[in-house]
Amino acid sequence: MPATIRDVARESGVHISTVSRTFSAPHLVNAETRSRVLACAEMLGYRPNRAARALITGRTYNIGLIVADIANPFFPPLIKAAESQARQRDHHIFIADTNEDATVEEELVRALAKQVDGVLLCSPRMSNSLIEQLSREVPLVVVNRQIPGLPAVVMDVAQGARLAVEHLTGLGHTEIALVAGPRGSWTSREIRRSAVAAARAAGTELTVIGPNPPTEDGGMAVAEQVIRTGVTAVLAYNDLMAIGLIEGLQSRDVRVPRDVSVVGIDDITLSRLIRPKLTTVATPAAAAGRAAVDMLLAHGDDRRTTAQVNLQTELVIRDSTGQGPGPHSPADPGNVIAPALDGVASYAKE
Amino acid sequence: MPATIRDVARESGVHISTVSRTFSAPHLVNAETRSRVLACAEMLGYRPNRAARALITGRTYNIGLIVADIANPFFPPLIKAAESQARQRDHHIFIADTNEDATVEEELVRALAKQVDGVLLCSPRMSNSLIEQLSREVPLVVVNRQIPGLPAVVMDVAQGARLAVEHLTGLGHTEIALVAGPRGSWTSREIRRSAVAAARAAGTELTVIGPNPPTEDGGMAVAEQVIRTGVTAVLAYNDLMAIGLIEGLQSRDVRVPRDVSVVGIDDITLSRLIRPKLTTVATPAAAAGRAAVDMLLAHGDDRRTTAQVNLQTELVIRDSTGQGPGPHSPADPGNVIAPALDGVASYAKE
DNA sequence: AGTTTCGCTGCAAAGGTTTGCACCGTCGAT
DNA sequence: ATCGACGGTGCAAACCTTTGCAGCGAAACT
Repeated sequence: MPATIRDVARESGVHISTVSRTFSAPHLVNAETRSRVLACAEMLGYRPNRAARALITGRTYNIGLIVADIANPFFPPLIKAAESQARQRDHHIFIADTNEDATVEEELVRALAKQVDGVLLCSPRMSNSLIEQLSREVPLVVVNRQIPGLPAVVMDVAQGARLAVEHLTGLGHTEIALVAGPRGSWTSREIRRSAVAAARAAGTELTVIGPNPPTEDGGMAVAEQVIRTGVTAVLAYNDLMAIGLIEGLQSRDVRVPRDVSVVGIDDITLSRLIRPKLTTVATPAAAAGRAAVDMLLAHGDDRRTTAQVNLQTELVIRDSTGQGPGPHSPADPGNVIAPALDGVASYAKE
Repeated sequence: MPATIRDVARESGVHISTVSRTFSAPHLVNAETRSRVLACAEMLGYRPNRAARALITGRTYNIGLIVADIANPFFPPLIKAAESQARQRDHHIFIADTNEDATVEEELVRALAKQVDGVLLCSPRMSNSLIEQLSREVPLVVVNRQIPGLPAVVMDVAQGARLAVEHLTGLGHTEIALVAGPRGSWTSREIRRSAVAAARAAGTELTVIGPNPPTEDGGMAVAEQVIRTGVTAVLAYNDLMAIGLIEGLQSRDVRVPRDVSVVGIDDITLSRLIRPKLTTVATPAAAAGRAAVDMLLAHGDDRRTTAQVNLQTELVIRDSTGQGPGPHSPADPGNVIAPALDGVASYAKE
């Protein structure tokens, strides 16, 4: 039986509206009254009931953040950045995990809907139409997906995939595999589209393997298949899969990068810790988290907007990629420096 | 302007209470009426407002879960298990991250308090007295901490630390360092207490280094100090620190396990992926997550309880530990099989 | 025929808060 | 002396839902 506003009003001999104002509009109440009310509130351990407040104001000062899989190290930096950004704007973040399941995702958005001011949908697996429908129930910002009319922050993973393929072809690889991500992933489609185009431009063969679960196990599971295709280089949907794949290859006595080169995407911490250190496409997860919160808070109620933030990616070359059988392209500087991170930089500065 | 219960009532020509019952007690309303109401609700896109419902019933069907750091791979399995357990009981989990900051922790509990039916406090950094005070505002279940009168699930990390030290002394190590965790961590104190006792029992020297931030960087930062103490074996507060420490040692040309043995605690996925594979104490994180949810949901409103769940730990011997300078204990079987996981097993079965 | 039972529905209070409006007294200006 | 402005406070409606109670008609009893 926690103390309510009424208890405080009774105790301090004022009307409940005065107590209310003491907390939500202190300048409207006499300094003396205010301190008396505060004293009583403190004594009774009173805390305003946020749910009741939200009922009236329509503002909860909460933000929902839905991710496909917390265990994927790609997400924590994004989450942390979103949290600290939200905290600066006096909001709290509630995280929920969908287990890569579109049904759970929908359910979570609905559950969250009335308890938050908006939802950040990270790497959603739902259909566009369903997302559009949900956006009518609660303000949405979509991360890593483009949906007409919805605010979005996307990472330019197409550019990253292109850089990765060019890096591989530059090293003389002529047969490359793409290990795709999960069905329903916009990112996976983007990567595929871009990788195919880049491969064609370089005149090399690219075989697509997938869809696959975007986990270490998912990568490990395709090792056999990768070997059978006879490719000498692989681009994986994410670092986790790349790492799993390397494990799988090594356990079958295929050496990386000597026999097969592997490049991942995300640049998770782990990619610097495993051996060989992973060549990968760095995605600006923290910047994305900050940007998403900003977008949500920016246009309060005008739901439909065409605003989009596009974040650059960069290729980080480490030790999991090496010479291929073909001619070594003289155009490849051997130690590519990626383009400057415009989008990132502007956010990183804050 | 989402549809409310009133809109549905008007549209279907019944009283709002009938609409309410259609959703919360369907058997009380005529089948025909019910289907008409449902049809209207569907048409208008009506969803019951959970916040308003909670105001009356006092039940939100939400559970708060507060962790020190989502980026620590120790937590995701715990979180995932808690989520799936909660989902089975028709509840949702809201996660929040404190960044290892006791102040943020308190704030988050308060923010969550009125929007959830209870909070799972994982590895809290607050003082006991503050936690007790908060437990009067919202039902709490504490994980990895023992506080008189509060329901708790703890991992028997003392046992794990003892096994680890015995393992090291058995290998002939006579000078061991303990790299402690963060200030305010109950787990860190337990480990220390137990490790000191075990070392004393084996007649070996144990020097404590810390407190330290429980991260990879934290481990890396003490490498120099570890080398200076001249020990040949180290027990780290968690795997992340152990891994950071190994990196730090290797970069200073100290080989693991040849020059220094390292054992971690937690058995995160990563510990199998790095080289050398990490010897570590496995903690039943998933079981803890399930147990915590169960405890919270079990005793609905009788806040104060002495119920505690104690989960066993086990030592997993891999490649980061090796012979020390002293005599190799014949008592050490060389490949310790840990005790059966009673506590875990009973939960794992479900 | 009268009474009880039963299934269904409406009524209204309750839950904790915010907020536009009205009111009161005082002070400064005219 | 009168008026307006203003700081401070109280009043009551509103937000959306649940739920105990009462009422209604009809069926099933005695």
